[in-house]
Amino acid sequence: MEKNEDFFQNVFAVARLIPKGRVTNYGAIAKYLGAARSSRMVGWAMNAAHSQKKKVPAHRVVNRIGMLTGKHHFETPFLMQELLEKEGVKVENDKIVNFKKHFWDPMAELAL
DNA sequence: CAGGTGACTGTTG
DNA sequence: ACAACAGCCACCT
Repeated sequence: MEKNEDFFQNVFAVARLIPKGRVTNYGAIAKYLGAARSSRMVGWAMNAAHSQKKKVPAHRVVNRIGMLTGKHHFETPFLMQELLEKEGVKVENDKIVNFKKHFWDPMAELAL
């Protein structure tokens, strides 16, 4: 019943836990939630993040290559890059520079 | 009810 | 190294 909503809330919770200046990918969140094969669902959940009462740093969530694939879903396509750059994350050609360096893994930071 | 889509990822050519 | 194909699951038409 509330399972689905719980999954969404779970994704939002992890997204809010992402430290400033850090980014992660959908697969990492999905895996942390036990749905490693549902990386797409994480993106779908982010789509609902806009509707959430609490703000969700969806701009800190990108695909595995660090590309701002979801920027089109923000209020404005440049908002995502603006926020990332403001947090110290350099973005070029819709891709995060040194993505590996800014990568934040919930499994490594939250688990254990 | 069936088909198509998508803020993805991993494997193969 | 890059390009293309397939697997995956929830939501929409």
